[in-house]
Amino acid sequence: MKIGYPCINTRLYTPNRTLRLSSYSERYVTEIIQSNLSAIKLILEFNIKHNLLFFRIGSSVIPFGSHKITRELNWVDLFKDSLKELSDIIKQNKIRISMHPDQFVVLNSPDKEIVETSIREAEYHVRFLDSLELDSTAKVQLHVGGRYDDKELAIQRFISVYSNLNQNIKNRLVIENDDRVYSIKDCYKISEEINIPIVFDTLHYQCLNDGESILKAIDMAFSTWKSKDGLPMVDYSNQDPKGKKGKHASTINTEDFKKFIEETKEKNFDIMIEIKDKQESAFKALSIATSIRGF
DNA sequence: AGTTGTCAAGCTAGT
DNA sequence: ACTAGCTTGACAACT
Repeated sequence: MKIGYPCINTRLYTPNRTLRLSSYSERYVTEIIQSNLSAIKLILEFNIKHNLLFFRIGSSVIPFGSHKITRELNWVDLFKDSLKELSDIIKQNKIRISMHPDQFVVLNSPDKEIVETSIREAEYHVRFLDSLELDSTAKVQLHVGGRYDDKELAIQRFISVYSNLNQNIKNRLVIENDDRVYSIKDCYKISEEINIPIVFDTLHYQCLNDGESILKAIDMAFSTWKSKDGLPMVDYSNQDPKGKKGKHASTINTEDFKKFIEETKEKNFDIMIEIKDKQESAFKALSIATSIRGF
């Protein structure tokens, strides 16, 4: 089991610098990419020191990575030294890496153009992980998408679009249950058709489920991971007690996490701690998991 | 130096 | 009709 946190270390310099389209220049974007890659290196070194071996790289590591404005920018070649350096650190320390495209990626949209930009964005994420020469355990995680008044039809569109993707993209894509439309059971139904692994999200399960127990839901999700996909991934987060439904808490609820780890003691998986204070909550999670599971 | 409106992109539920 | 929330603020123009 590996434990990690997404995208940002609040103690270190941001790896998510970006720029506006209006201020785009090759020189500026090049400077920002170099800054982001260097920041990721520092975060990974920090994480290794603290035994946090799961990390999600933010989508803006290459700003406008799927936009036509970067089409002429051969960043894979331009930054091959920095990418190789990251690649070596990741492999030598057996770090698990994931990415999570943002809300604009909707493969099941009825709008063809939205589907096309979504596919391009998925391709960019896959290309980044490919540029690090990571195997198929490094994943790009997506939500199924919108409901559009007809969930069955929307699910069929997802299956159809996914089926036509190139194999190198399929090798990395995984779906995650969301908090409003697509439950674990819905994701499972999709996975039965196309064999896509399912990330289990604890908070989304709390917000939306089909009455099955958490262990039953976890079993369904975990059963979709093949050995080439690596250990199942879990997104762990807590509801913000003062916020609206679905809002992430500012720090981890250690009692709840302890309960979760005890419940799942027999299972092996990697956990992404999706909490606002990032590495701070991940430290607490690691300490609790270590004391219960003894690794 | 600090503040604030804005930023490529979508969708849902709540007000 | 409008907005908060989503994996995450950060940029850039202004005072």
